[in-house]
Amino acid sequence: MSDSAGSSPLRVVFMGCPGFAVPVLEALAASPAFRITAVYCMPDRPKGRGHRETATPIKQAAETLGFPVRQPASFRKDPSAVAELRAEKPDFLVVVAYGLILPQEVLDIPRLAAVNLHASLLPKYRGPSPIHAALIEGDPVTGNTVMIMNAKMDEGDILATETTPITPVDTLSSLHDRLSAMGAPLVVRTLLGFSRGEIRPAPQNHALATYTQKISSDTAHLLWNRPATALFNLIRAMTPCPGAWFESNGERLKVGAATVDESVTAAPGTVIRADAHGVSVACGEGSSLLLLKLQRPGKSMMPAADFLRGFTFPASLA
RNA sequence: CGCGGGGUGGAGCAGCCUGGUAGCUCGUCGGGCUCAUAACCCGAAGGUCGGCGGUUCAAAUCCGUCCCCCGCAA
Repeated sequence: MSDSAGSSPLRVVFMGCPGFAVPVLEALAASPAFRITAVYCMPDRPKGRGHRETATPIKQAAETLGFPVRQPASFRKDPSAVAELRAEKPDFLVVVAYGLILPQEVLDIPRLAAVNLHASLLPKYRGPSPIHAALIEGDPVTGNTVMIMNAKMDEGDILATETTPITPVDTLSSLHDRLSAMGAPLVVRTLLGFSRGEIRPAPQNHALATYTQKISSDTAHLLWNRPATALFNLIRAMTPCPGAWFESNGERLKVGAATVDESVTAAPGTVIRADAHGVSVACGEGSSLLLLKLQRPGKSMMPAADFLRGFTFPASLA
């Protein structure tokens, strides 16, 4: 970093939206090698309970750091937004979970490269939910990839990768935060290395590509005929948001934590036992799952022991 | 003004509609039983029923208002 002193900082335009991108923005802002000239994020939308208009995490962070914020609804349909971006004369475009598709015309604007951080080991898990996917699949390891963007989704040449093991205690929350924290310095290092010509882009092996889909509450539905291990992974992937769930007496109950329990012979959905240790439910392939934290609609998530004080389980959830 | 649930001893709930002695399960403390126990029996402590205002002889309960928590949908 000291050898960049003297030369003028690289001009960076940052594009991102959710909390995952914030550490990257902050790391770039903290580095003297870069000068962020503008921050782009999605337009404010009515969100949450009461549909209040909410600034995105990146907008809040950018305003705190004192960067100008732009929120075009589209580049494809808005030539003035493209012109405005071009006027920044950026060396780098840094894109992290932006949410807008960038046409080639935009990707061609930066002098050096349009660079993207993606939270998977590409070409695995291209698309909108790479962190969820790694957990759902029960992968032992995942990571971050920094690539040069092209017009196709997550298919650009790779500049850098890093890995992190996925442990049984990891949830979406912990893995998200870890990958975000790791990714920030990775992006900084990679941009510096690339700007000095020390990094050569490597094409992805497209034959190995897999794709993820947007997570919905249907994705988070626990189906008892599936093996307990799969449900265990799904629960971790959906924690805390949107939360894995099943139905009982017409109520949607969320599961906040669970472990794989003993082998059983009962039909999937059978409630084996429900006590202070948890609620054991028979699953597919002779497995069972011990539910440790549960939540009723309108109530808060609580340990099974507390939950059971005000709730009686039916003999079967099937 | 998106729809909806909830705030009752330390925990989780019932009671509210049809105002009138603060209830249940658990925990805590004391005692008993037992080789022993997270088991069982007996007893006790602990609550301005989210805040404020109103109606009433009387409000956890009815009316108004505010604060906080949460589910759905976006």
